[in-house]
Amino acid sequence: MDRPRLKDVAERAGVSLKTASNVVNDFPHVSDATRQRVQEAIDALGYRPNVSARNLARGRTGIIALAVPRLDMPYVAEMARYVIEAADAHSWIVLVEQTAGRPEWQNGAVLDDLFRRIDGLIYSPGLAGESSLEQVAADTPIVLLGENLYDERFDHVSIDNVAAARTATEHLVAVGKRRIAAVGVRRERQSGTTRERLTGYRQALRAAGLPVEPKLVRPAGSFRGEEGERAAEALLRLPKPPDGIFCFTDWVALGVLRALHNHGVRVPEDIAVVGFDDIPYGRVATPSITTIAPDKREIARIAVDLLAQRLSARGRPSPRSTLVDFDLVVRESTSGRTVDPGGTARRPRH
Amino acid sequence: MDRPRLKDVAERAGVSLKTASNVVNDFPHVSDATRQRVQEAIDALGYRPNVSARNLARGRTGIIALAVPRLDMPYVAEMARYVIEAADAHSWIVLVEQTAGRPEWQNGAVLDDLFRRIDGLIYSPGLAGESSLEQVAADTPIVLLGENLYDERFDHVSIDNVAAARTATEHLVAVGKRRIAAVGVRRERQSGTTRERLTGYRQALRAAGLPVEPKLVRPAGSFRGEEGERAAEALLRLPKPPDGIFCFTDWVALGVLRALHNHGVRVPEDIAVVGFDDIPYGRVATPSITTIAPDKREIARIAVDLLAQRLSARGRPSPRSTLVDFDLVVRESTSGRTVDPGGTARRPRH
DNA sequence: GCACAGCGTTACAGCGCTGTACGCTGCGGC
DNA sequence: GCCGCAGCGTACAGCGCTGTAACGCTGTGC
Repeated sequence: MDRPRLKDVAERAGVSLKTASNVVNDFPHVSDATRQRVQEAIDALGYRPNVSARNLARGRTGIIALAVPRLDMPYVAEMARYVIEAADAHSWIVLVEQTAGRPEWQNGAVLDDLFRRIDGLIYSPGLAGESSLEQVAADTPIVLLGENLYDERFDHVSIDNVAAARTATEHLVAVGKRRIAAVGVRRERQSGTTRERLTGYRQALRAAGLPVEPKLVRPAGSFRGEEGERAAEALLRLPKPPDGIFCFTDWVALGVLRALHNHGVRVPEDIAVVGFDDIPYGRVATPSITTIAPDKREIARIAVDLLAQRLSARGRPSPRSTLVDFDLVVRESTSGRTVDPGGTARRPRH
Repeated sequence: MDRPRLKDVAERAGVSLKTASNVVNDFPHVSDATRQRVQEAIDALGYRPNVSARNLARGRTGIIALAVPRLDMPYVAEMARYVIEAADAHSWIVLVEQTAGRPEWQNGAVLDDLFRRIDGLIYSPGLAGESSLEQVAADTPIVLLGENLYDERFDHVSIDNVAAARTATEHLVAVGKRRIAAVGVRRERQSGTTRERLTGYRQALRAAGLPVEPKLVRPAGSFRGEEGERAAEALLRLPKPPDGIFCFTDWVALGVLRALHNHGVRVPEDIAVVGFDDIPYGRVATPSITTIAPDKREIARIAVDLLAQRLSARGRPSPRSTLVDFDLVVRESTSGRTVDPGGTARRPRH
């Protein structure tokens, strides 16, 4: 037996095609009695809408793109996971675009191509350079994740990086550290996220009456482990090395831990380490990493909802920026003790 | 200006709709002259096919599903990355389905739903229990990744797990280890992959003239770090602990390293460790993990190609099983030295 | 009692493309 | 010189659904 079409449902229920369609889509102007009759026909036949046909008729594609640097970065994979789940609730399929090392993403034509195939874009610039989104965003909604390049021109979701960095640094102060380094600023470009985290770091130091020493602020622009390793080596060579390190990502923190281990430095006794992102590896690292854990599921949900709203909205609402919760998760790299991996110390926002 | 339709191309080139279509699809029965004229019209107008319309007309969905336990497992994320890239070459979009903790995946109705929306499925059972694929696979092609449940009923791509496990174990022998443990067999179910790796492990021991001691074979069924930790603890409590540990996944190896570290065991001097999968973290772990690195990109490519072949094939070809290359990547957990992360020691197959 | 409002429903015309069946042209063979 | 056969190209009918406009019917207000 062939798959039932809407026509079959309509015939069985004794109504027109369009009425059956209205029931399927939960549209108004259908009496309860009719609605129920159609619903019974749907159930009896096991009818499911044909997505291609619907998309064609509606002028939609049923696809949203998630543009990320690369899917095999743990933070990104986790975000992708949640975006997929959230998109599913809107019957959207997620086209994951990996932008790292693809200069064509700077190319208007390629972007234009992409935009013809999607209903919306969730763009997580990450380390990628700026691409020319405004050229193509004519009528396709875009939501930015994390960094807010394009100052306020698009919808935007992130955590409060300043507050999070402050929280992380305060925690190092709270466990008794006085010379606290920051690793992860970008050399080449003063990116938004990096600058914000640096600001939070400075705020916390000042609030604690500690000096801000430029020598304790090290770059690790690509956010890779190797860079963290190098930064930590440099810090250890200082006449007065730090006793705490705030890393702008967990990935960098892993590299820092490697270097500290290689030099026989005890963590957290000699130097305590805090990371950022709460990637899965931070939990099994040796020692496990205290970190800032953004509410990734919530970020994804809001991002997808913003797309949906913009798509159903008349006209062009002005861009909205949303801040999402984060947690400080205390683990061995600052406490020395094995802690419940989900353990939460603070929830400063929202 | 509206987006050009195929009709516009046809008119501009002075040919029929179908001829234009034939050019777009690179179909036969078009003279070179006509083809060129149409192509010029396409370029001039910047025409791109409307995917929804094409799919509707062709009876395809343009979507293949990749079913994995969870996307935020590093091995899985990497595979997803490559599957997406490979699918792109066939103009497919990848719908990532996360099966972990979703009992509805055992439910025929839900699967049936999924199968109506996709052209094919790449299924990586991972830790998930068996689901009832054969019920729904009526006409949708399926490729299995890794484990070959459903003995030979579907196309299948994996590495030679026996050979890989043998290689890993031989390496431990080669660096002078004599009491080699295996961590990662599944308790509950004798899964294919686990059994194969165990077989390879035993083969290597026998070939080296070493005894196979049941006490040195420890379960870590969920493949999680915590289980590796527990398994390592148990091994250390033995009257005669091992001097080498072969872990069935890198994730487990990370847990093992944690436990060894906590007990002051030197790696690799006291105990050398080999993992499996070559996840990104293995490279930054302390010490970095020697591992079996499957050619994931190739696995993905073949899987997608198998789907494509089956889709264009007449009738139902009998299932094919493909073995893909792997490498042994030697790192600190067996060599003690920092090694070029891409370093390759052996390539035993193909 | 009649007009009219408004709800529930219907008919119809596409959305943009592809597969099928067929028609046309020009060439070579008998 | 006619027929047959490739080789190209075309017309047409959908694929399955949704938006629009218009319809008929019931109930309300004066």
